[in-house]
Amino acid sequence: MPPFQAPKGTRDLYPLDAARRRFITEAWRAASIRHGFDEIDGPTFEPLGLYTVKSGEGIVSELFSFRRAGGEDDYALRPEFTPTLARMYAAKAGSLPRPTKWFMAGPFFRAERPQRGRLREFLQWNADFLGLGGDPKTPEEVEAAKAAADAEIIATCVSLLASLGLKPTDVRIRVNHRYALSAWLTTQGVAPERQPDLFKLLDQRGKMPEAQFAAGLGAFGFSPQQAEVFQKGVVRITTDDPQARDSVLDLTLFSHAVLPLANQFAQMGIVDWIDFDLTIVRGLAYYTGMVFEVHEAGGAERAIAGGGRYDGLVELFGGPATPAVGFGMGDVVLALVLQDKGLMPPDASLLEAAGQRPDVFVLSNGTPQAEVWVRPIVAQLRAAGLHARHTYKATRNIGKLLKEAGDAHARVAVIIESPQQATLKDLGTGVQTPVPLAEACRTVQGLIAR
RNA sequence: GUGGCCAUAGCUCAGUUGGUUAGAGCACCGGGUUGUGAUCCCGGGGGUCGCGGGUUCGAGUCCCGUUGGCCACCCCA
Repeated sequence: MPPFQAPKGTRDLYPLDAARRRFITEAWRAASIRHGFDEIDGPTFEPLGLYTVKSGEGIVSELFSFRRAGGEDDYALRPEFTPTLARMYAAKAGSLPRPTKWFMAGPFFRAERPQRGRLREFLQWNADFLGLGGDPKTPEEVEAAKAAADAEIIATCVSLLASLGLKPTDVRIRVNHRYALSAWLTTQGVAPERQPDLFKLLDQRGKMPEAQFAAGLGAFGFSPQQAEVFQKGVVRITTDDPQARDSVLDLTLFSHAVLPLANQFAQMGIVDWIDFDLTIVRGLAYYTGMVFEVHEAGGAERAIAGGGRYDGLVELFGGPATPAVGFGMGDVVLALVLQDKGLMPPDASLLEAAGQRPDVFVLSNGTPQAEVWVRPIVAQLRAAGLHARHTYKATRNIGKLLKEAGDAHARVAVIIESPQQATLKDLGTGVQTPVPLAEACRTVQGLIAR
């Protein structure tokens, strides 16, 4: 074993790995900005107490926490962004616009045992919509404004997925609504105090045999036949059929409660991506309304993203009561899904996406008079703002040097023939054109700009 | 945190019942031929076989431990 290696659950990123990651983070940023979110960030470590306030002391074993030698304060590497977000919002709430739309992308840390799709250090994209638009007054207006915000958050997520080449047949947004589910369950005879246990059962649906799941539901008064509705999970809701019914289980009340949301999805043109799913409950106690997860359509991999509405959280962190909705998406599962689907671009495009593709590769025909011009020409091109490279090899074999230029994915090669003359080669088309050396720099600029 | 599987070159792997200085392809580096990304030829660097201990005359090979990876559980903010 080498004396040092990357800590468990962390990654060394070599150039292509870094380009792959940048491909994802650039897509995150672009989707956020496209949808009108402003970028923020916070510290990568926080006082330990910031996390125990929301999640209890039990969370500590999942954190990387530490105390400075000789210090008295406990800190933790951030495992999530929401507490920082709530704190930042609370501190300036009075002067912030309503709604406030913020996003961030950065590293997070969790002291978990790593496995596929789950590491100890990862990148996460967060987008949050705090407050409501339209200054709603009546309860109906508030609900409508929340549905609009919920849908906007999901639309941002969909936009990102689509921008990476994913289609509704590849990934599904599975949406549920805590209040709607709860109210409906009450009408089905499940008392509110028993619902948390039912939620836990629903959450674990995929991890047990169907019979066991059905038996579990039996304890809450559902027949095996009715259990099938939960088994499938998916509820059909169409805007032109608000009275949609299921033959064995009357879901009218649930459907009615999520109709505003369904209408918003229709308006935003993302209904194709959405399934209403009774089994999406998410572990967190603080979700107060809509909750959603993004999954690979065939159930492969872990959840790609998850989020929901958390109307009480800003207040918990000392701010004014503020309705809020948001989500987080990690880079690890997303990258796996893109690879599974063959959507991770080939190296050349990756370099392009990362802004690292060389514009021009300079070489000479090997004669001493030409060779001395290589570095001055490279310097000129760089001074003109181009990404220019030359070889560090000893060989002056033109074939090998052109191979090197091609391997580097350069767009253009400049072959210096003499102190007066050069040949420009477009490495994409293979077309060569002679050009005076003095004009080479300007001509290359013209080619690149095109 | 619990349990299972795995570990030979940068990558993919071979390595006989335990038997000499541990191999191949690709990749990388250098040289050569053909003035053009190819092909071809020659050469090279790289491994204390993840690490540590044990059994043995002898361990890449068998045993134990450890580290890391993968998988399931827990959890998933």
